[in-house]
Amino acid sequence: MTNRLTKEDWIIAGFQALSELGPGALKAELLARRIKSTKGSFYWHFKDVPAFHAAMLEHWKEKAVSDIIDTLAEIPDPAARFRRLASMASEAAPERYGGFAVEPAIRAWSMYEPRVAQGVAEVDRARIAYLAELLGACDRPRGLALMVYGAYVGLDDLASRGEAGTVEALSDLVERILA
Amino acid sequence: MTNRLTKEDWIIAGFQALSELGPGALKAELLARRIKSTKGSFYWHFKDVPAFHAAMLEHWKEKAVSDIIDTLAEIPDPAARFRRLASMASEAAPERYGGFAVEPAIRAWSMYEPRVAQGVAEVDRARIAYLAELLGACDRPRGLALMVYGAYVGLDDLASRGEAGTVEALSDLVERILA
DNA sequence: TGATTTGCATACGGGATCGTATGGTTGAAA
DNA sequence: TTTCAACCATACGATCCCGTATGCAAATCA
Repeated sequence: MTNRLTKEDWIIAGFQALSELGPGALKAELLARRIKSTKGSFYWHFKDVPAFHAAMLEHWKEKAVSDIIDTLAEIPDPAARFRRLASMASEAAPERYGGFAVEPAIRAWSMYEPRVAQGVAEVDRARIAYLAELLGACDRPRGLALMVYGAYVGLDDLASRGEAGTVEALSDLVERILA
Repeated sequence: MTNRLTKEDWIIAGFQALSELGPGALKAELLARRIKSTKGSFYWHFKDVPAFHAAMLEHWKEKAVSDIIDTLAEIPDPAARFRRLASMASEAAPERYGGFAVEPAIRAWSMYEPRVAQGVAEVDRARIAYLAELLGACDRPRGLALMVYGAYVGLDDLASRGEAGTVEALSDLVERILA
């Protein structure tokens, strides 16, 4: 058989399961069945379930902020950066992490495990700080960062529930601020 | 002993547990220990765990929309209604349902059970429709409803994580729209 | 090719929760 | 005060998941 799995395979499967079924699906045996493997593999790659969760969280934390900032770094005009940021929010997470529903799922997950909640809080703060910078560069009040980020979080949640028009609503907000 | 419980006592305990510990706490034995009762009582009042969940959901659905609309019905001026709505969002849920963290907790819960997700979607649609009406009455574009509601949802999530300034951010948005 | 490491399958014991069964309490109506 | 229904406690078997142990297979390299 050629189906050898890596640590990352498990993590990606974790995010997919998380997006599709919610945090309750982040269990060793359940995941093993999903990817047609067994606990043996799981417990070879990870010490235990909490360690697996920690690995997932770490994986997300590394991408959640830097991916955004890196992409925008190449755009010189602040207003253009701001607009691009709004559009990124909808494309957001790469397919392999479970599509655009990942973030709401992670937020839901954080209601369970304090460590996840802490990770989310860290990411939130970093993003809000970056947004404040960006607003400042656009000669807009930095204090709007929380409002914009709040709108992103909420609209992303609504989008993951199939609500239509969320993308437009966010860029509408951005345009109103830039106007 | 005088500790007889009603169906509603269980439901309220459910919401408190949900806010404090997340959806994982909505189990018969766990809840029973929490309120110093036993499964016997639980299974007398409810057929099974899903039935209990359904009862909680029904309970919330009844309050989630009508409570807001009823309160605002007494305010004649649309702009004043709009402002009041924004301030209600922070006071939001009555204490007995677990404080202002209930709604994020319910949204998190909905990642587990499709029936909850459907209930949340219904409430969302009703609220957005009401918001659109209200915006229309204020001579503002009804299409802003989604943006405002998205901001509410996201800022409420952030507030439940201890983020400061979320209340101001929401009323700031409202003022900008009314200006 | 043989030996060693890397990765996976399976079986087991322990713990938690489920839903049922059954019997005990309590309080109000008769 | 008796009776009956509402309400609760406890015990049980079933199920699911955990984490460990142990042996097998696949890859790597001497």
